[in-house]
Amino acid sequence: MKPSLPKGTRDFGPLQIRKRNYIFDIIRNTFELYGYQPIETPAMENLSTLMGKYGEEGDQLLFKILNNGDFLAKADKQALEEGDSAKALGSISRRGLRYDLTVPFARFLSMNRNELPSIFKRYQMQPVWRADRPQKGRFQEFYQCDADVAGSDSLVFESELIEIYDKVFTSLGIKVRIRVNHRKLLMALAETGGMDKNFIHFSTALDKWDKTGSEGFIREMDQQGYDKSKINQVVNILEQGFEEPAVQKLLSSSETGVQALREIDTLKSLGGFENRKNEVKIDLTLARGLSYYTGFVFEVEAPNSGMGSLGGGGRYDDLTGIFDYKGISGVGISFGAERIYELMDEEGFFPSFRAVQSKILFMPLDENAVNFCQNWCRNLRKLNIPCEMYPEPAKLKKQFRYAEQIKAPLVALAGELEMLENFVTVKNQETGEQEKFDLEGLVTLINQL
RNA sequence: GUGGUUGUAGCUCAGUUGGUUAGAGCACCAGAUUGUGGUUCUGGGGGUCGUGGGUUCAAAUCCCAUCAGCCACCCCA
Repeated sequence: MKPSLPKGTRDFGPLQIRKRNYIFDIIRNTFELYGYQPIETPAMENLSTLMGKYGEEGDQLLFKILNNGDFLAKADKQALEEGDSAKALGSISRRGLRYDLTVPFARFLSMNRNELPSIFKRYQMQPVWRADRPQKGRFQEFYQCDADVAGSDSLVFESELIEIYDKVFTSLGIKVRIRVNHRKLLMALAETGGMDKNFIHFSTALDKWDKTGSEGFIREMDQQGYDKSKINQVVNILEQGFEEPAVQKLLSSSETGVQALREIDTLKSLGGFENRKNEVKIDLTLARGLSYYTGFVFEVEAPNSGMGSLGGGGRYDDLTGIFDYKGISGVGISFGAERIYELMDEEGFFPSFRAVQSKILFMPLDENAVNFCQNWCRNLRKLNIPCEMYPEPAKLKKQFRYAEQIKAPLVALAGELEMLENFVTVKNQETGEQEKFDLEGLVTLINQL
């Protein structure tokens, strides 16, 4: 049969894994540096945990798992006959693949509340699945790297998470812009324009600002039937930007606005915006579509990459409420590993990796040399030196070709002469130099590589 | 979910207005070369032309459907 992959998924070859691990290691080490603890949750969750958490569209993008056994016997016959998929769903599927890491985290937190520290800082780096149509930098299976703090509403963590973004992208060598906004600031803005009735609409319209500028926003709001002069007023504020004193004055005319401005001041005094290697700025046009954010929101993008955001996050007041665990405030960020990978690959930001770690390949020249080579390998491995041997005394052409395939920097030939005096003839694959070495000498040579 | 675009060997692609047995480069295998490869030369294996249907004496080529990839939109990482 013809081999193929499901839509939107891919294999990772050895070299890709090395590059991906390079990214994951930097992110993981940074999370650890700030005291975050690792957790993992299952690929599948109960559908009831997942459904209704990501909006109607999210429900459609959830992968559902068909029940095992004779699932049709237990299916809702009426719904099947009517062809009503949504109605039949509950009777044929009770599990789904995780859609993000935040909801599983909230579930985990609620279930383990008594075992966890009062402030729980966790990170999680696992694949998630969405039945989205694939395109550039978008897959149906992709990794997210999340760090969240649950159980504290201190803005210290906002400051810390911005710092983590800054540090990780600096380590990766990607120049980014970290945009920050506050949901309450947006709320205040919507109020001044009389658009607070449907705040979700307001924020999704604002999300288009990035792509289409003011145009998309104006069009969307116009379609909602808002007053043209009010729309223009809001656009005017957005265009002037947060740093404009007049804008801040205007935003402070409402209670929510004052709250937001106070929090921004606090975040500033906590050093949230200072000493950063990347640009960190308050951007009034940053909305973040997901509606559960209630405080600060973040988004990271690489200017001129055409890539979309490399990560995002924010504060949500009631992270675990849906799981009957009330009053837990959370704030978190997420790194989009796939996009970071693609960007770094395109820009050539990765250091060079070798797929195989072996420092040396032993090549037996006759049948007796096979054991001899094996022993040399064992000795090197005792010293934690990665090495391997060609398994049979094949033609040298063949053995050399293999050495090239695994990009071994050294090869060691062993035949009658070598076995007699217990040495190997080592050839440096790059320079072509060839010399005899005993074990000790070989170890020193390898350590000098 | 909507629109555009592509699909020929493991990879990158050529294939004329429809016309013999569908080609090239790279890769792979063997030999020239029995303790020194990467160059060169010779030979070799490998293709239901994405899949299914239709038009035709004849389809990789034209038509329809379908699947998959890519790109844009919606949304998102």
